[in-house]
Amino acid sequence: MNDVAAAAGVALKTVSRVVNDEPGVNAATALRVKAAIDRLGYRRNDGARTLRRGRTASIGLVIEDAADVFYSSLSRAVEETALHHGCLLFTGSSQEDAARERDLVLAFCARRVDGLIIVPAGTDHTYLAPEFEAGTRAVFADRPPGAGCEADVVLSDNAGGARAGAAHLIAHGHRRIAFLGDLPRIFTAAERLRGYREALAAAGLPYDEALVAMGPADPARLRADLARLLRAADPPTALLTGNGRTTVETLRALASITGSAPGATAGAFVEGACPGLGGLALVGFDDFELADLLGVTVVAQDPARLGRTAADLLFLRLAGDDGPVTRFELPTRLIPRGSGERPPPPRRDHP
Amino acid sequence: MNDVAAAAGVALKTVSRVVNDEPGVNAATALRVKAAIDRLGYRRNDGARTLRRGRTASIGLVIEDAADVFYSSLSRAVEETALHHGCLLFTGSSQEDAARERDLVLAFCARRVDGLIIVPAGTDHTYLAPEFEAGTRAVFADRPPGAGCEADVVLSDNAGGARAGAAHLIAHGHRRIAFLGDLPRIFTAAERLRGYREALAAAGLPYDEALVAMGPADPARLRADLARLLRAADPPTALLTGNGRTTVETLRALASITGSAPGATAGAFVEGACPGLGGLALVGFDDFELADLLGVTVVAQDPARLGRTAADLLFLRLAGDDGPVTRFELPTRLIPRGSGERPPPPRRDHP
DNA sequence: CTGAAAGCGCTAACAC
DNA sequence: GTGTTAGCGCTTTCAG
Repeated sequence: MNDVAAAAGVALKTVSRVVNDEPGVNAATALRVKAAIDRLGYRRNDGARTLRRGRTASIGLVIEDAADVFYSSLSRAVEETALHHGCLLFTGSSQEDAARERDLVLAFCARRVDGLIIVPAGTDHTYLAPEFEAGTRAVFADRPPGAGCEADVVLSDNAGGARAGAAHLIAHGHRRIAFLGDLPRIFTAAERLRGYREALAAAGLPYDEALVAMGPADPARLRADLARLLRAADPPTALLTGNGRTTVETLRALASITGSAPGATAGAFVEGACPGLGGLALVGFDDFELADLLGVTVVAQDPARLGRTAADLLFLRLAGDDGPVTRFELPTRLIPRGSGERPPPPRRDHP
Repeated sequence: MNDVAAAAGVALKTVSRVVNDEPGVNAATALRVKAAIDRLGYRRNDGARTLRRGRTASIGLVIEDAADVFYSSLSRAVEETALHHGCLLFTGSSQEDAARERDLVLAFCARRVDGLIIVPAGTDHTYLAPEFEAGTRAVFADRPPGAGCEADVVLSDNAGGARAGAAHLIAHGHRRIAFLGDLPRIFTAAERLRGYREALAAAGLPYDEALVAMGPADPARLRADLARLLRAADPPTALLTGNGRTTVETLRALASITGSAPGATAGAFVEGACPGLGGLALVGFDDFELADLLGVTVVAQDPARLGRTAADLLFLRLAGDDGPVTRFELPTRLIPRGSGERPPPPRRDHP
């Protein structure tokens, strides 16, 4: 900026005025400055600018995994909103690791982001207290913050969605419904399990622990759990899967169990012999690509809306809104596509 | 920092030393400083730090769309590498808009990112000249920079992959192969079209423009193009789709054309009547979720490797590597799953 | 309309 | 081992 000023024969401050489109600069002077800027290839240093001004016009987003469609949709919506507010976006994936979440958040704070959107992996967010003290705002998305951390949060109606999914299967005659969910320490997984239990209770059905398998969406884990479920004395007639990854891996596992293994039936699609559910009904939590073609009934969340809502809320806070902490809960939507509307097979003991 | 210094009864510089784990501080003094830091909730301002030090320890990534699985995988890999190098990552989606790409890149440069990874939407990158002059490094990924911009680039072997895909169909007896690609102004689309043509030429087959439909992966557009192709006098017996989105939308379009429309056959999956290809063979460029279950043969790229390679290259440059500009071309992999190995129907004129 | 001076929070380069 | 001084590139404040 000094160089530009010298080249244009003006003072530093005049260059600053031109660069920032501030009023009160002689048109001719401005032109001379602009020429010098172009000639020297000058670009304002926003780092120095934000140091002086206090706000960095940037926000930080911590998600679980940028490569997962759910979070990438959420991320995209946040990005859009941020750009709309003239903000740049730092992104980081926590990989479901509390320490890494914390490191990322603190790194963003060290960069003095104006605000944070966090999909928490951990359950202790007391480390944020000094940041809040310093004026940084945070909105939690998809999962609430740990106890003792007062912050806005935007969730899906996880329990309600799972309840609707289970009730849907019950309405179609199922009495033995298995639930395949994520690790129970994850908020969304616990909530969905709760919804499942509530639906059973509402229908007067017993809760059978043998029908519940919680764990990561690991192919081997799911194959083992499914095999166990299906060879039980009183196997389930329907499945409720707790998230997108689990649904997809369950489809794979079922295809391999029911014989139409990916390898074996390389021509599944071709020969019209689509990998089957082996007589099971299925409702999946989360919509996924090609679920429509496969005819899989799902309880859909709206990750983009989750992101948009969280970002809108954050910018409201950054604009000075100091109302009480809020908790949004976005509705889910059951989309019947066939797999969730199949009746159970006739019961052998009631011919 | 001043406050901490005062609270600990030391000079500013000593606090700085403690904060940065610099050697040569009395253990007792350090402890006193640390106590003051905790008590006051002090956090170093990295903005000021980078202003002083010159490097910002951050890089910018511009992709096409963060919500697209291809780019989100690439993005995730870049993020991982960046974090590994102690760098934070700015992300932005260009939405295939050259002006927006430029705005994002320049915004990142104004923040003085150390380096850039760009999936270019535009074809003119002369606007980067001043940034290069200033020492910012850039690596292009997935597509090369516009003419006159000397920069490293990491690509997939697009032409080779398409050639392999088309050759695969030819080897299985197909003579009339349609190509459904993206807008030809997009580098990857043009390259894949070239590969398709080369495969035809190598097999002595004519290039028939009527069999080529280039455009966005818009459902309506694809349905219309497919309908036109299939009702022609001499219709194709096989399809080569030019990218993941197009493959998926083509499957949808075919399902709706061949009667097993998503709506009509909500139970497709359930009844074992998987949406068919209507007798067509299919090879898709890009692997996609559930392609294995559907039995769709694909030419797979490795987006994560693309991102990793680009990031590694960038950090090599940032570490001082001043070798000549390089151009990486990563191999693709043909994965046969059934849809690409179906023979054409017997020809009527050769009974 | 333009400019000079101070300082945002930090670190590099030297003192002591 | 510790402290002082200067300055990164910009904006704010106030003076012409």
